[in-house]
Amino acid sequence: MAEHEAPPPRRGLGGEKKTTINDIARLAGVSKKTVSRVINQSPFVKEETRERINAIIAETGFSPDPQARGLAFRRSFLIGLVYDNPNPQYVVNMQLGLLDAMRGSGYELVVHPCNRGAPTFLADFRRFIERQKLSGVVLTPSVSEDDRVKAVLEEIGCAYIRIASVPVDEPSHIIVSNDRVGGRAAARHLAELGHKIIGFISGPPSFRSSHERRGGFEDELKDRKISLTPDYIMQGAYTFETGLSCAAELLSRTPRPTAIFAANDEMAAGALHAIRRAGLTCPADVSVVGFDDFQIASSVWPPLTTVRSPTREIGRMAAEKLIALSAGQVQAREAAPGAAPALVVRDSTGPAAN
Amino acid sequence: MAEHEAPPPRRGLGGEKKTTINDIARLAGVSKKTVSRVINQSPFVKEETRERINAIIAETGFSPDPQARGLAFRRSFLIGLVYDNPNPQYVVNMQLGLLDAMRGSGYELVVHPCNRGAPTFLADFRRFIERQKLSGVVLTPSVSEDDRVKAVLEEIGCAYIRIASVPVDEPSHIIVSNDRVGGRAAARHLAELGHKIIGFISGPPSFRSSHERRGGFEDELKDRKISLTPDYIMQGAYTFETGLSCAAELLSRTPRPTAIFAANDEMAAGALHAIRRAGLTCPADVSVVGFDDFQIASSVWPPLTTVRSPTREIGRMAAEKLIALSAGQVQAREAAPGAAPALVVRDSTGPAAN
DNA sequence: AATGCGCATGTTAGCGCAAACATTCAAGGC
DNA sequence: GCCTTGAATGTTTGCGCTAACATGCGCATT
Repeated sequence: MAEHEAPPPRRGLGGEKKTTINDIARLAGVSKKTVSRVINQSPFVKEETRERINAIIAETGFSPDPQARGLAFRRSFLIGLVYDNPNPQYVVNMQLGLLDAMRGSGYELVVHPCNRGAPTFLADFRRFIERQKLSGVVLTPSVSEDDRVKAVLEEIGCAYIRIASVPVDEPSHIIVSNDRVGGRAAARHLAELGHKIIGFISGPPSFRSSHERRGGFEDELKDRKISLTPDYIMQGAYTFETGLSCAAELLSRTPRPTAIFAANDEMAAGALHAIRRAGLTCPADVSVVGFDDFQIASSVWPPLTTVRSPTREIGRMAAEKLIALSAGQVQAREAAPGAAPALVVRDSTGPAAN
Repeated sequence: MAEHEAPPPRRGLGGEKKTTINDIARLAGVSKKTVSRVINQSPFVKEETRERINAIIAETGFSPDPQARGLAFRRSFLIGLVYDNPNPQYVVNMQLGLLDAMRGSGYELVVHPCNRGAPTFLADFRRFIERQKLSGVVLTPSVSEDDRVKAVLEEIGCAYIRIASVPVDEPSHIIVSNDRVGGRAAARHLAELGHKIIGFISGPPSFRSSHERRGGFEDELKDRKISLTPDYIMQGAYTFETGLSCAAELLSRTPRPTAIFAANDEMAAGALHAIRRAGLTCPADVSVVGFDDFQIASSVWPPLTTVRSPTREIGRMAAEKLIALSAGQVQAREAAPGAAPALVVRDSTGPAAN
């Protein structure tokens, strides 16, 4: 007599038994191992056999059970996105990019926001990776910059890609977001409009991107012999409020800057408010450049000139690499250089008010 | 001699063999089935034995392999979020809410954006559910309003929760977002400020929420004997641009409305631009109320008075229900009424300019 | 002809868990 | 005493797939 355990044994999905490798094997008149070989692209299958089996697979719409496969392979076919970036648009774009590359690959995306400040963070992270036997993990800033996390992944032997601003690692484990190039683009734009006195609002120092955006900006200005003194550099925290207060501060400098570059759009939006509060007009009195080109950039007044970072594209590249990696392919290929930020000119910049 | 298949058989994670149920059983001096019983909360285990096993589990940090478990249970321990809502903040908040409830439950979240317009949409969706043997699915607007999707889930027998604006279904499968209540709140606020001539910008008719927000707004106005003629109702599409153009249109009406209620923040932001372009001031000349309280609401000038929809909270409730459902618990409980929208008063509303 | 070798396939034994079916052992009824 | 009952536990089988090993077969080598 059957035990009655709680929770009651639920038969998962539908009633009809689904098609398995055995069914395919029977239809093709081969053993299931040969079908398995076809599925896993083993070269040791006669061309003719392979075609016959593939035809039957296509016909029946069969697709192997990821769980059973995972159990046998000792790894899941899941890719994890681990992030602590609070910006929703960044997160969603990254997810979309990853999914772009994962579509049709048989992998699925599990999301895992985290809080690096939590005392149990590392332990939780490790548990997550080990339990789920993830095929791979994508890390975005700023978790991607945490070496403890990297160490855990290396130790466990889990494939990973870090999205980062700086190529500190072996090229195969990093995708660089080229923030520096973006910083340069912003500076070039302002310089070409004739601005000489420019204020800068940086992001928090805990973000590498913040340094890179600033570095690129400073490099370009230096190349053009435009000075950027410490007085004209404020440190924000990638938030609207800090953009507001830092910009207010900058506007009180003498001489007043004719342009402000904020290291992200949120802060740029804050700067727009500060300008309006100071009784000034953008871009007539002060030009503003942001960074990211998130939704907010085109929803403020005036619409922001900004630097678009190709987040989705970067996500796509990351997932492609990760899939290649976890399929055991060579890791040597250099990161494709396709993901360069681009300046988007809108209405918040104009000629220097001089 | 071992075959050398491509891709080369990668030993998934790390080298050390992980602890299994067998290890726990050995340590506890029982059979693995008893351990399994403890894990699955079978009542047929002596209290003392249970405690001993639980202690060992806690000590070793053991946690059962989800894949093996899934294979035996014929379902994965994955919950899917299927959405086609383009708003990043909505999506991320929903994800956070779901994860709030899933934390520590042993479930993971896989995300699945979709495009209902695509010809293969339904087939892809079905494949996704069947392949992954999802424990449950959460649907958000507007996929949640698609009856074909519901039909597929019913047929497969997959647990699901629909987030929707209207309780059209059995209560256990729906969580209502109470948009109607939010619409009323907006109307009440404007009425109390003395506004009599009010314009409304609705969302696209393809969204249920759009009708509900409008319905609540109209109901409240009617209760207060304030007229809302068709001239003062514009149809937007939840985008900044449509908010801009619809508001411009409304401002050209005679008499000019002293307040505008937009069915989401994006459009409200557009309305702010239209007001400025018309040479008017918000809120002195025209008050504006938005809906959602997304980031944009506090990043425009003036910061928007808006209705906050408790997206994260709704997500949490949805995941809780889904987990209960897939654990085979009773489905009868009514949706908890905790998720009501709340008015957030900022600077975009003031007394009627009369 | 006997041997070896390489390709193409089949057989068996798991992966880590839970279901179905024993089995044991104590308490209680007559 | 014998039997029933039911709680507590063990044994076996199988989820759907793959790894390791085995086999069969044709062809070149000695």
